[in-house]
Parts: sequence; structure tokens; C-alpha cells
Amino acid sequence: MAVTIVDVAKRAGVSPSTVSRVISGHPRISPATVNKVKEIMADMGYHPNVMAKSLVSKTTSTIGIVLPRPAEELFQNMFFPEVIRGIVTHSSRTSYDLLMATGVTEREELEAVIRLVKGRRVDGLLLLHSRKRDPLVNFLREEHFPFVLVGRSEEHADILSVDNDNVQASYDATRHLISQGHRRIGFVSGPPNLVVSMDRLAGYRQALAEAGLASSPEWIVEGEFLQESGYQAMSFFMSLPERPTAIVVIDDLVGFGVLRGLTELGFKVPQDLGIIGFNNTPMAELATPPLSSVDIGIYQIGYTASQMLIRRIKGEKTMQPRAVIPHRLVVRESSLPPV
Amino acid sequence: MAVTIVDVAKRAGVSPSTVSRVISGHPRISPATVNKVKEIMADMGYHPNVMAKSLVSKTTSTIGIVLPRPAEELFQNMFFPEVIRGIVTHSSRTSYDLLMATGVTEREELEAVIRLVKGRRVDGLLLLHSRKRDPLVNFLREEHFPFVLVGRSEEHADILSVDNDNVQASYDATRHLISQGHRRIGFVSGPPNLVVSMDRLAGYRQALAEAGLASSPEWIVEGEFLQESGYQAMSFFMSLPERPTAIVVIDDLVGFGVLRGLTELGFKVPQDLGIIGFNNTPMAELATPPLSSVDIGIYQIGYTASQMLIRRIKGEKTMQPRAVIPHRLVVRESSLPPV
DNA sequence: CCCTTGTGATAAAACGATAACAGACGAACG
DNA sequence: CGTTCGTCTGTTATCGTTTTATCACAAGGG
Repeated sequence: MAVTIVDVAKRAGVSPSTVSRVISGHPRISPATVNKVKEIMADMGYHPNVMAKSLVSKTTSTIGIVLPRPAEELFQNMFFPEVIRGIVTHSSRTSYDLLMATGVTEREELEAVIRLVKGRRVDGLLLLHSRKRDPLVNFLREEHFPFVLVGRSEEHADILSVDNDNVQASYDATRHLISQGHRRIGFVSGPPNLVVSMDRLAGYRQALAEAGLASSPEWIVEGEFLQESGYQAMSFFMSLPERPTAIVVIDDLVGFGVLRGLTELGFKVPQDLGIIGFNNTPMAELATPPLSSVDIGIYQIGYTASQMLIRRIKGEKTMQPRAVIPHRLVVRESSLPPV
Repeated sequence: MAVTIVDVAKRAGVSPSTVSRVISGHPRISPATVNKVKEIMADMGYHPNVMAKSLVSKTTSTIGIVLPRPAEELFQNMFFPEVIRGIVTHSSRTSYDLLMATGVTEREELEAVIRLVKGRRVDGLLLLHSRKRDPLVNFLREEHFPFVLVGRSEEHADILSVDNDNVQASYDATRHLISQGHRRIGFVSGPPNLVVSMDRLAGYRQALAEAGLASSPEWIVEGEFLQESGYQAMSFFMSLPERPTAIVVIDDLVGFGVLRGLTELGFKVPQDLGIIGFNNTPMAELATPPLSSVDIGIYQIGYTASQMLIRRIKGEKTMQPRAVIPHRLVVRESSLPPV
């Protein structure tokens, strides 16, 4: 049906290998033949079969991204669209396609990855989240398969990864609240098995310790990266006999849940509770009151991750394994002084 | 390097075709052989090479999505993440992978699609936007390549597409404003070459005409699907000698731009200007004041589009070419009566 | 004039699977 | 007991490329 390299060769009166050489710009081939073949290719509307090409070249010009498990919840949070935006911008500039893989259960997720890797479906993989002791990471390491981690690996220092300095970022956010006069500061964390939760919690603790402030275990709550979790955390905090006057929230989306809850209950922000979130979502600016947030350069993270991966695929050796994207405090009304 | 079907065959003492048959669950093969082969496959960690398989089967178990051109701006709007969420949920359930293609210029976009189609890289394509007289659509039609359009085609009625009834949706939104007592109603549209802009504008006009209300050309403004466009539209409206008392805005994101601008200028919503948007973004609820919006079921659109495409790929013939996802008015504070 | 060198092109062997065709073998049937 | 049939499995061709080895031929050197 479709026109193949053989058809072109026949019509041009040359062998298929000659056509192949024309395509790949082989040096030793006469200008006359090059022109003739190119003309005929254009005329016949020839396009190489990608599968056949990959089969022999063992290369796909495709990178895969592994979405954290429940892709369904996932996109509620602007983090993923934004990081993908960075990835797709870079990868399309370098003519790589992007294949998205996901599985509902953890088992399915691993299987999908194995399919991609062992089936030679992609040249490299981007992992969009870092968990503690991630089986995916170990698998890819053992296979010596090119991959880049968004976030960081606790276990292995040599893994390619791009991340913020989340400890420092959270430290900065907490310091900011302290500088606004707060003394009782809470923390709404994410799933404890994520490295980012751990890091941001550490930064929060470090800032408090350094300022000689107490940190009651009651003031630290774990949840998901969803509005609902923020709502619940807020309910809990506000029911405490001695409640925090400000909180650091691991993610803007969670912060919006807090905000919504507080409004429903008639509390005022920042008077009754100061808040600062992470990610500086576009929404943060529009919320009531506008939400302070740590901008972590998500787009940049995605762009850099793609860059590192493609460099790695092309065999570049001299590369820092860890890229750190700078963060930036964006102070808005939600964290102004309580008085 | 990697273990192939031949290796498995050798070790099992059978021919490669037998192994292939075991994999594909061929009926006439003895249980004894099946077990032995399966065991050895597991033992050797065999996974079929996807490229080789596609090459001979002419099938990839992959669907492509074509992002509208500047993917960079694109993800600012929650529409795309949300529609992709629907797509990925369905496609991963049916074991199809998702390949994202995009190009910076219109030319590149078309080239990318040709590469995917002619290179037999994907089994089908999802077009995420409908433009008037889209060259992509014509190309795919001529190639008889399976594809589904998100939106609708002006020209061809037989094209598979999933859409809202945007005329009706916009009509409903406008009627709603009229029912709140508004008599001077404006419209902020999107790029005029998009079918969705056209349809929503038509619905707006229809509602006004039916209510015997005037619609000054000054009250209709075109822009992009970006906050910035809303901001500009707002500036223009508020500078008019006779300005609208309410507006229908083609997209929530644009609506937020309007909202932000009004706040900056000290105007009150809905007292000074009533607003209703489209898409019912999560943000709409959090804005100040909460933004009324037409919920068009974006997730459902994506899910259905994937469903239709995969059915089409599998050769299903009895299918309605046009799926229409119902919409729903979500009234919030931004469109309450002006008095 | 023979031998080396260099250039432009071809033939043939992969790559890793699937599928059409064919064969072996035991059972069933006349 | 020979023929036919059904069940299981092996042979072989094929998918559309790239790549390695090879070859023909002309030019240059001794």
C-alpha cells in the first residue's frame, strides 16, 4: 500500500541502500544521484517507516514519561501539566516525541514501564515523582536504561535528577512566616513516602529549631496533593485548643482547600491564619486573599529534565547528575502580618 | 543483548512460531507446551520487541494526540490537561499508549502529523482543536486515517467528533444573564478561526435576538485563550461611553483576566459587571468573587474521544459520527443580579 | 604496464517478530 | 490394513529499514 524505500529505489534505478544513504546524508554518494533520489522521494510522497527504522537502529526518537499512578487525580494539580509543558517544549525542539505511560495500580505501573523499556519502545524515561525506595528506579538502574528523575533519589547520588532545593525552599517559607511575627507555625505535608514531603518537612523543622520555636506534633499533618486534604487539615488545626497562627502548606492546591474551609467557617486570612504554599500556581494570584507561594520553576524543571535525558541518550558523559532549579518566594496577602 | 523470541524457542526446544503462538494465545497448542514456554519466558525475562511486532502486524497500540501549535502557551489553560486526563484514563484502560506530537509553526505541526501517519507510528490520531478549514483534517481524510476531532468540523458531517452543543451552551449562558436583569451584554470571544469561537458567538447572538436586545459590535471583542486577553477586553469595555452591564466570556482563564483587571481598577463584580465563563475550571470556585461558568464536561470529552477513536481503529462501523457531551450552567456569585 | 588507492554504487545479511503453508503423527473409519 | 482427518508444531517468507562486505571502475604512482 504505502510507498517503501524499495519502490523509490526501483523508480530511481538505484538500489535501496543508495536511497537509504541519501536519506541519512551519507558522504560518498554523487550529487547527481542525491538529487534524482530526493526528487523522486518527494514526488512519490515517500516517508520512511518508523518501526522498520527503529527495529534495525535500536533507536526510537521517543522519550517516555511515567505519570504517577492515579493519572485521574493527577491532573487536578497544575504541577503535572506545567512540568509536561516544559518537557514537550524541549523535546519537540529536539525532534523527540513523547510517550505517556501510566498504570492504575503500582503493579500495572511497573509493568507498563517494563513493556516500554524491554520492548525498546522509548530511548529514555522521565520519572515525574520521587518516592522513597522506588522499585522503578532500581529496575531502570539495573537495566542501565537512560532516565531522569524529577525530584531526587534518597539512595543513589549518581542518578540523573532535577529538583529544587526543597529543604532550603521550605526553610525560606518558614523563615518568612517567622519574620512576619508568627511563633506557632504548622505544616501540612504530602504523602510521607514522597521525597518532596520529607524535604519540605525537614526545612520547616530546621527553620523552627534555628529560631528556637517549639513545633508541636499536632501542628504537622499529612495528606494528599488535593484540595480535600487542605480542607481536612484546616478543620483539624482550627479545632485545636492551641492552634497555629500560620501554616506552611506543601502545595498550592492543598492551600486552596485550607482557604476555602476557612472562608466557610468565617475565619479571616491572614488575620486568623497565615498561609504560604508551594508552586505558585496561576490560581494563587486569583485566590481570596491572594496566596503567598514559593515559586519552584516547574516549567524549568520539565525543560531541564528533558534536556538532561536527551543528552544522556546521545551519550554525553560530562554531566552533573543533579540539576537544582532555583526557587523564589512570592509574598502575597495570605502571609502578611497577623496584626 | 536482550533476550529474543529465538532464545526462548531454543531453550524450550521449540520453534519461534510456537513461542509466538503461546504469546498470542493461539488455540491449537498443547497445554504442556504452553506451560513450558510460559515458564521459560518468565524465567528468562522475555518481553517482545514492540517495534518488530508493529513492523509485521502494522499496528502499534498507540494513539497520537496533536497539541495545538504553541504547546508552550497551551497548558496555561486547564482545558488541555483535563481533556488529556480523560484520554489517558480511557486509553490506558484499553492498553493503548499515548504519543504527543506538536510543532511550533503550522508547517511543523503538519510535518509532525505526516511523520506519524505515513511512518505508521500510531494507529489513530486525536485532534484537540477544530479550526475552520483545517489542512490536517483534509490530509487525514484523504489518507483514510482513523482520527477523532475534539470539537466539530464545519465542512464535513461524517467526521468522527466529540463536542458540546456550544451554540446552545452559549445561548444558555446569555439567557442566564438576561434573566438576571441584564440588557446590555457583551461577549469576549476567542480566535475567530476556531469553530468554538464561532459557535459560542452564534449562541450569544441568538439569545440576544430572541430577547429583542441590541448587540452593539463594540460589545464583541476577540482575543486568545489567555488571561491577558481578558484583561485587555475588560479595559476596552470599561472605557466605553455606554458599557455592557454583563459579559459572556469564552473561557474561564480569560474571565480571570477580566476579574483581575476589574479588581485593580476598583470595580465590583457582579455590581459593576456580571460575568459568566466557560469550562468550570477548578479555579472558578476559588476566584473572587467565585466565577459562574458553563461546565462542558472536559474530562468526558477526552474520555469519549479516546473511546470513539479506539473503536474506529478496531474497525467498528456502527457509530454515530458526532458525540455531544451535555453542558451544565454553574451559577456563582459573579453573575448574580446587579442590584 | 601493473599495482595501489579512492570513489560510487550494489548485494545480502541482519533486526525480531508474525503468518501462510506444510508436515508429522496418532486416531478413526471403511 | 490403508486412507483420511484432526491436532499440534516446524519451515519459510515477509514486514521496511540499515549496514557490512564487496565490487566495478577510473586515476595515480612506480
